[in-house]
Amino acid sequence: MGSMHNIQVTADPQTWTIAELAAEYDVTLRTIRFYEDKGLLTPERRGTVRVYHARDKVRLGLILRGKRLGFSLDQIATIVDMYDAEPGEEGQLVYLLHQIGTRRSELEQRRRDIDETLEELAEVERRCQADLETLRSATVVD
Amino acid sequence: MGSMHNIQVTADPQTWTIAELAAEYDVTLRTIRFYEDKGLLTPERRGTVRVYHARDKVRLGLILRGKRLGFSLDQIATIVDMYDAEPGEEGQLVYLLHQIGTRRSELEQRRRDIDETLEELAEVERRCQADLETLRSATVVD
DNA sequence: CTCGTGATTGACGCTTACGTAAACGTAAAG
DNA sequence: CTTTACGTTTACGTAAGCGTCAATCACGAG
Repeated sequence: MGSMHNIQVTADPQTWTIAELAAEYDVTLRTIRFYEDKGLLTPERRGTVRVYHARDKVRLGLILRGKRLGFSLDQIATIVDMYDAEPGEEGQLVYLLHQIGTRRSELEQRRRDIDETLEELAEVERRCQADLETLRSATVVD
Repeated sequence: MGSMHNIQVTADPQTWTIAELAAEYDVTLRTIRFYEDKGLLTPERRGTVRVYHARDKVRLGLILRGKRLGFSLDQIATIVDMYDAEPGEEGQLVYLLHQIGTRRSELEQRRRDIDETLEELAEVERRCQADLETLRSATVVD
């Protein structure tokens, strides 16, 4: 009762409730459950309740980063699944390497796009500030 | 009849038909018209037919780049509109500068996300290739 | 026992970004 | 004139990614 805004905290420091994760990453419970529905998260169940481990927490972080990058959940699924792929057989590994190549090209294209856009924004900004200058000196002259 | 896959070409080299733009940027007519519906494109009309000028073509390029970056069409609209904003009054300019700042932070966040992801992909790739090595040397030993 | 708090599972709704016909106009070619 | 190629509008369909109830369960405190 002493502290305010209390979020129910789990006893075990290695696990999290759905609400804790939601608060930490600033998403809704609905969103987290939705990702589970899509197979992106697989929390433990204690009875009916979801219990999230470090692995799930990391994956949620990766998912959200993927979203910031504008990937679809399907794409994110393939990316995130690569992180904890079992060594497996040769075919698997080759496929995985191919996937990595594909994703890398996409990401590199995006970075080029970002750099171009940043440059053009800088250009617009320069013009904008120049306009402000002339506008203010004109006002002074008045 | 001599050449195949002919796309109807406009007489005026400074303008484009909707099909030409669609072919060049590899999008559908529907998409281009949709962007117009959303106010992102404003082609000339000759009678009922759309005629696209250099300005429209550039904007379409910007729109598609925005899409690759994962921006929504609404966000893209504000970005693209900045490029040909009239000098205008001081308030406008200040607002524009503020918008530019916002977009830049978003883009810089995205670039950080991309760099992190690329690094982690490289890590996965290394593990992956190491696994391939051991798997192949094991096969040789057999 | 009851209440409050947080959890659960449906299930329907909504927005974005188009896809996909359907029905029609038009201009040049055969 | 008819076909063909290109264009138009209108409108319904859809997939993704959640929002938003509603009904229910579990559990510790009072």
